[in-house]
Amino acid sequence: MERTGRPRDPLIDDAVRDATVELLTQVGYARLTLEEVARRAGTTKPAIYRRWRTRQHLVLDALGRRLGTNTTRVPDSGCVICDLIGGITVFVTVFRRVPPGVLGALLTDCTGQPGLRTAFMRTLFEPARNAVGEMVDRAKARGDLRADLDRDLAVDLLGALVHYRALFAHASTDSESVTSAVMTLLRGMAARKLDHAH
Amino acid sequence: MERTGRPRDPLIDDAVRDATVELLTQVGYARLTLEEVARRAGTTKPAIYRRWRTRQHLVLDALGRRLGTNTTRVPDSGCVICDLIGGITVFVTVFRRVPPGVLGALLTDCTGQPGLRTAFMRTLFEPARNAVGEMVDRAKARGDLRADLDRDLAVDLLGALVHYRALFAHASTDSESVTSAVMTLLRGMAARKLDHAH
Amino acid sequence: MERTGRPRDPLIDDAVRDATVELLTQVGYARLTLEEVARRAGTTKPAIYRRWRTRQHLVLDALGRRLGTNTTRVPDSGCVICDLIGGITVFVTVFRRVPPGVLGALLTDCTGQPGLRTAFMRTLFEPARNAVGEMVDRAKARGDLRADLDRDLAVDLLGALVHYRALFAHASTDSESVTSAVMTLLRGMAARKLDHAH
Amino acid sequence: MERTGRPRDPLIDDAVRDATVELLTQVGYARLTLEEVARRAGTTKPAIYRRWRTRQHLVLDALGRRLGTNTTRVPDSGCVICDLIGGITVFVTVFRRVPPGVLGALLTDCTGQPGLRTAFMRTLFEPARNAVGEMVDRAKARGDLRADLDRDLAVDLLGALVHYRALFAHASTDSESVTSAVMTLLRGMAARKLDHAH
DNA sequence: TGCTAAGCGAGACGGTACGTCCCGTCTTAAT
DNA sequence: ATTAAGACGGGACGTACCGTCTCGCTTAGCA
Repeated sequence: MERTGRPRDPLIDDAVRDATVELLTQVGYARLTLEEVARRAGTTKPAIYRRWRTRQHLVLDALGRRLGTNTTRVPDSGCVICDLIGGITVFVTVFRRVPPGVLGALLTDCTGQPGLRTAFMRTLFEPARNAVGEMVDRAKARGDLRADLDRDLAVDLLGALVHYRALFAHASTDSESVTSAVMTLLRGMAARKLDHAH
Repeated sequence: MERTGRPRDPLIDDAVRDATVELLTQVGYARLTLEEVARRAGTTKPAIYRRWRTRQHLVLDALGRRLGTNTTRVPDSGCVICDLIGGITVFVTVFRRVPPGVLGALLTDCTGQPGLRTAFMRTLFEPARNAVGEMVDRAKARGDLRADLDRDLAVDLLGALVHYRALFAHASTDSESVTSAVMTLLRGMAARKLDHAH
Repeated sequence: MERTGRPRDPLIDDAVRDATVELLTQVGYARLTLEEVARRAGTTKPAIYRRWRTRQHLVLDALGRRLGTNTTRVPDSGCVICDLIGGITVFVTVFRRVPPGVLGALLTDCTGQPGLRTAFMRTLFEPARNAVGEMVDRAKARGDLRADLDRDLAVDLLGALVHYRALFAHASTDSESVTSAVMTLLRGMAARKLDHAH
Repeated sequence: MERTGRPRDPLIDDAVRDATVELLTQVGYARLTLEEVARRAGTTKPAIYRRWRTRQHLVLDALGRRLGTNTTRVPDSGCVICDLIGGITVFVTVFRRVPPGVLGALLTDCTGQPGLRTAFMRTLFEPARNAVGEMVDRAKARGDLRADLDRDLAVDLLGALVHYRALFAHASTDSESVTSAVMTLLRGMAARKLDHAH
């Protein structure tokens, strides 16, 4: 389909995305105003609204570009412990690349807008999970992880821990802490075989 | 310290807190305006600002009252599986009692305000963790959980899962899912004994 | 100069001016609030501030419109006494058309704002004076008034009296009082020729 | 009648009056806040309200003290021109002693409060008029002014001119201007005898 | 001399209105 | 036809100040 009329200036797209990320890191999501984004990008608000329907769409797009579209993968080390640590690292990397606190606020702002929520999940949630899921599959195939282990649950246990600690910052996500968590997840928390007959 | 000047009208305190919770459930955190809170509470903005320094302080206080100050406890069932499920339930309850999305947004808004962040942790984060932590201690004392299990890590693994699923809503936090997670945490994910010599 | 951007809604201009005059007559200048003006005009404060820099500018403009931009004139009756009474009437009319007390308060509020003061003079002060000044010129040309009479002084003597009595309301500005003043001004107060050698 | 209870601190009365006059000269009547008066006087608002019912009462009292309660008099020079100039000077002095613009604003604020208005007149309006009135009486007795000259009108013509020029500042009230006005008032404005048969 | 109560000082309150930031949209001129 | 840009109408903000209420203290007059 052909487009008519004046073509959109592609430089504005980038300038706005850059200004958005810059502002996010400087003042955070809550104090991000399109007025200031437009100012820093050297353009105006209508030009932004023409490209992104809402502030949420803009931030999501800007962050998505920053995270990169190149498929994330967990390197296959052959060692399940190393693989799991690698999996956690994938999650940690997401938080390293996104200004602190933005994820939670953005997610909240997506409440009630299904399309936006889907986009959020596809951009900031699923890529890392898919990479870790594949890693789990490989480890199961190798016989390193239980055959009856639920793939999604495994991914959740790893991802949740990172998310939780990154969000509340009550505990570290560094290598040592992460290794400790991995060992516990592998060995289990139980002291002996247990039944649950209730 | 002396108390002087006209005393604050305690009815306003309650009316504002109630109006805040009501608005949070109706329009969410992002669209909560102090103007509307004041209107519904039958008072004015200055009266609110006199009591709570910021919107965040107000919301935190209102939610804290709603969660109750009565100490949360995990009932001691004697069965470690039941106890762990009970522990998870404590976390789930927090989310059930707080309007959806508020926790994340509020936490984000606390960024950069140490005092506020501390208050947030004390009100909405630590009570549930302490209750679960005590449960873990009991199970360890009974010999149901590994003696070398790190208490905070155990609490994290339970709490993180709930938080993660409640936030992203990609998986359930119902009884069945929770039991499955508990069993995996107890038994561990590994198919056999593993070494990590890297 | 180019005109760009969304044009101002002229209906708002009129609605605000009308609401201003209405409020002035009902509650006076001191209790005039832009909040109430906006409410009655069915608009908001920013829309008002966009049009008038301050409350003073608004009131001045609203009154100016009400007084009319049509040039005031003193009818040429051929009789100097009638002309002078007509001149005084012009001054009286200004006070009749402006809510009581507004002139003084507005003038006071213009203190220290040269631009505003100038606008005040141009709108509420000079038109009547010019009209009376022309009348004085005509009477002098006819030989009814002294050839050496200072035009501005003559205007002052008439205008001051009206202003003084309107403001303090200690004496009337009705036809009889005014005639009496005119006769005194024409004849002079002295009982006989006087010298001043001090 | 005897008073019981703790006596009022007389130092506060003076401190508040002084602070009021100070503020009036610095920021004018419109920006005079009791909050700031109290601050500068080293006291509090209730202490002020206990002494003066309203801001107007306070300002009026403070100005009244400043003008002095000593009866104003126009010196009897024997020369009617000098006397009239002296009369005008009495009016001018009032404005010299009162911060500019305060008179008009205060008068406006007295609208609708009969008691306050009366106090205003007694304090700031009548003393000067009485002094000039006496001067007119003397000049009439001497045969310097017309026997049929209305005393109040004569006072008005002098007072109005000063008030008018002081308020609008469009003309001077210095000695030369004043002499010119006095000569015109004495001689009259008419070029010849005039009849008014309309 | 000690007691009582009226009135005082001071501080904080409940509330009105302020002037401003920012939102999301509309209009014009240019491409 | 569609863009870039400027200004608009309007919602909500956080604050200055108003006039008042409450408290604890001071002081005069009575016991």
